[in-house]
Amino acid sequence: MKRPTRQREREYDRTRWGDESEDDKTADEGELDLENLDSDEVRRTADGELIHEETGIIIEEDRIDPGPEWRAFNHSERQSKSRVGAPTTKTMHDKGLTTTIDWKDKDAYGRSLSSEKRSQMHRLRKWQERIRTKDAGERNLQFALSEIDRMASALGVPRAVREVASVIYRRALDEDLIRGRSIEGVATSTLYAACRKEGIPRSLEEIAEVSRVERKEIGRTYRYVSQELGLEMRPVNPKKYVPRFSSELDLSKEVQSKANEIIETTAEQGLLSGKSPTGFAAAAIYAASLLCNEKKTQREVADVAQVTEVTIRNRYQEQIEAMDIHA
DNA sequence: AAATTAGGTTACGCGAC
DNA sequence: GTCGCCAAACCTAATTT
Repeated sequence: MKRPTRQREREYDRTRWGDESEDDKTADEGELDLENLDSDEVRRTADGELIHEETGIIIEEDRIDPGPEWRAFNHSERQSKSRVGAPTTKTMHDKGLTTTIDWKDKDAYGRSLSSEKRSQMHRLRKWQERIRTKDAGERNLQFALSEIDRMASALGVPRAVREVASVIYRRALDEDLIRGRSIEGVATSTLYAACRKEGIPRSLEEIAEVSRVERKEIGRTYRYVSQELGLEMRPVNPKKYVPRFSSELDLSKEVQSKANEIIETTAEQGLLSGKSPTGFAAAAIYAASLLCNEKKTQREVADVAQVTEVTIRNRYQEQIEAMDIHA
């Protein structure tokens, strides 16, 4: 009688926030597990290819190239090894390879152009634009990538995240996952995924704030995309939120490490499973701020973490209970 | 400010249709 | 395929301590 119900609970936990208990250590320290995820058979080469050791099959080769191919250690080496042209980037729909024509009516020396030359330039620009955005797919990409870029800078996440988001979006496009979904929705979801994958997670709430798509749809699309592309995502470790929230609250290092400590020990006791990572982190920070005599109110913490005071209270009660009153 | 309480919203999987 | 339903987490809002 009770059994099936229990099972459904667990299942629910796992899909919503993920189940912490089964992955334990790897999620904690591994953080950025791109490198860590080399298990026995699957290995990441220096080029960033994901290959299966025994068969030699390349599982994924479309990784980002964020810089020049060669490392140069002194000036002469730099001269000989640097490639012609800028490194390609995937945040531009044509990988940044086409010529761009400046909009200014000036020549290379800054002199303004004759009227005849000006109209010629006008025609050139027009064709340039037509060629650059040849077909609809390309235009989708261009729009999506510019959206990703816009949101990423609004969130203040590093460049690498945008690159990862771009790669994911391209894969989604290749696999025909966009059909029937809004470009913006998918673009936002890929950004969300990229943030998590790069270990600098933003909550769905935060992402939704800079997106034109509502939270609900972002979550739904994200789940779909990550499922289809097999982006295996671990649940976010609440510790990831501690530094950011803490600095927004002007809290000291002691509070932060105390909060981390609380998270660690309480998570071990299974208190995390099924709970919101942001709420969990917020509660730990609140508790730590009390213990270190740098008290913040629940309201303040709740605001930066974008959860309610009630949630903080609930988590906080459970946590101090589990810690056995540590003061 | 914090705690308590009550009631509403959400999303997931599942079985029925 | 989708309809209805469930349970748990979380939210809003009002009230009390």
